[in-house]
Amino acid sequence: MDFIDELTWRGMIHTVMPGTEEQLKKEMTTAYLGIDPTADSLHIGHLVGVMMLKHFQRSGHKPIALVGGATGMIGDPSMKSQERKLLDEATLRHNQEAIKKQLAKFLDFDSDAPNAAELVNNYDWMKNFSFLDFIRDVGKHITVNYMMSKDSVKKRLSRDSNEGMSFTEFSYQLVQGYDFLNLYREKNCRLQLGGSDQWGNITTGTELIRRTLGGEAFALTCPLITKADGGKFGKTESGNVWLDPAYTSPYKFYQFWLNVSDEDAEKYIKIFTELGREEIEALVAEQKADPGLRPLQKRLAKEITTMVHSAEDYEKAVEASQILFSNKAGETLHKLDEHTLLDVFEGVPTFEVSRQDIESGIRMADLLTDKAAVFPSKGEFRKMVQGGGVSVNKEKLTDPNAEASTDLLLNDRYIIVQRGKKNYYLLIVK
RNA sequence: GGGCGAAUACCAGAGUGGCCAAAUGGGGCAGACUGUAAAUCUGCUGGUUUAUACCUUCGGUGGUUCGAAUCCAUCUUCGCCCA
Repeated sequence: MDFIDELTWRGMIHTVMPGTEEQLKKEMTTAYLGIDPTADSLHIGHLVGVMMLKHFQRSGHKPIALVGGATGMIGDPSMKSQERKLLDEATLRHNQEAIKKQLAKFLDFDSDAPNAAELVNNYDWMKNFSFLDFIRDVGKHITVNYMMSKDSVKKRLSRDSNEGMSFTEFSYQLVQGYDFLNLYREKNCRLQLGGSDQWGNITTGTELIRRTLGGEAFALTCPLITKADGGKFGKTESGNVWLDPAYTSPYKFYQFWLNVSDEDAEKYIKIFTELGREEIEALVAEQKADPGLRPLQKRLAKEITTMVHSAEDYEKAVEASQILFSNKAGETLHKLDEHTLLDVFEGVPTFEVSRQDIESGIRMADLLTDKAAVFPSKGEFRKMVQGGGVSVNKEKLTDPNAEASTDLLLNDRYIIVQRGKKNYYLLIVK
């Protein structure tokens, strides 16, 4: 399998530095991709890069995942992000381990193959690098003029930006560039992968390698993932979609992919699954024939959920979806036994409320704001009810002054509340 | 260190003494239509037991005034320019 060809038809290539293809054809090549260890889980925004590494390894080359313990503290100016919080070393190591575990689902770290994946952390070589040594040994080779010509920098220095840029951020590209230089030297790493926003930072690295060692290194970037409607990819109303089931339940994870728009589905299935070209083309044809069936979304959701979680989690998510979105959901709900019910609502936010409140006929408005924070305020609750957006046990709540009663209890101790079509909450009566 | 300017809701951004819970746009949420899609249309987007009402909000504090997002003082933060 040819790495570049593979990525090309999948639409995963933005820019390739000349000579990259020749290098890859010549020999087994090592490439790296940087990941910010800001949390102890990856989110799906990281997945594109991870898939690049995966394809890279599958085509016989050696991938390195670089955890940016050092760079993560600085903050990339191209991200327009807030000041980074400094991670202490314990947190950093914890995050690194967690990330490695997740990466292991995509990459082979442990085999004896010559192209087994590796995980490195730039904190390890940066932490004892003194400032003086750094500006002398690294900074000397790159001119400020060169650094200023980068888009990420220019944007921040332009008149209409009222942000300004700190020296710390400015030096980011040098630190990242040094990573590349270091990996080039220590591990013969010749290629850096990344999102297209990383192009400037990556080329600082190749430039640094050329100027200090006279070596040749390459760059390949993928397009940033977008949504057809221009929204940010990977965000839902409840924030990032994480790979860690403790942060994003497999059900939610599955639902995220299932809800991808038609336009995006074809793009995503190429990027986020390993399905071959014919298979994807067949699915696209199917989708065209009957868009309502959403074969692309279903398959996409299946592949990723299985890969990130497990086949079992996928089955459960499908089952739960069927129960929650079928027309007869109202009746079904009352018939479910406790075990199935809890299974279906696994990962849904739950609240405990007292039986006494229910028995005394507490007003739903109070129950769902004060006792269980489903709604932030009673006004919000009222508006939502008036707009027809609240359901209890799958039945629309029409009266904002409705009161709770024990009739609502499923299995004598559960109440299902819905805010909108897709947000479920489980109340457990104690 | 000197000069100038800015700070308004999730973001951008209007408002420069009462008609301001604060225009507009974006985003978000919800409803209708559909396919748990997109597009479109509608409503909501500080809080309070239904509200032509009340309370809390326009960087912080203090003041002027019957009345302040708006005027004054001071502090803080940020940006630009000069050194």
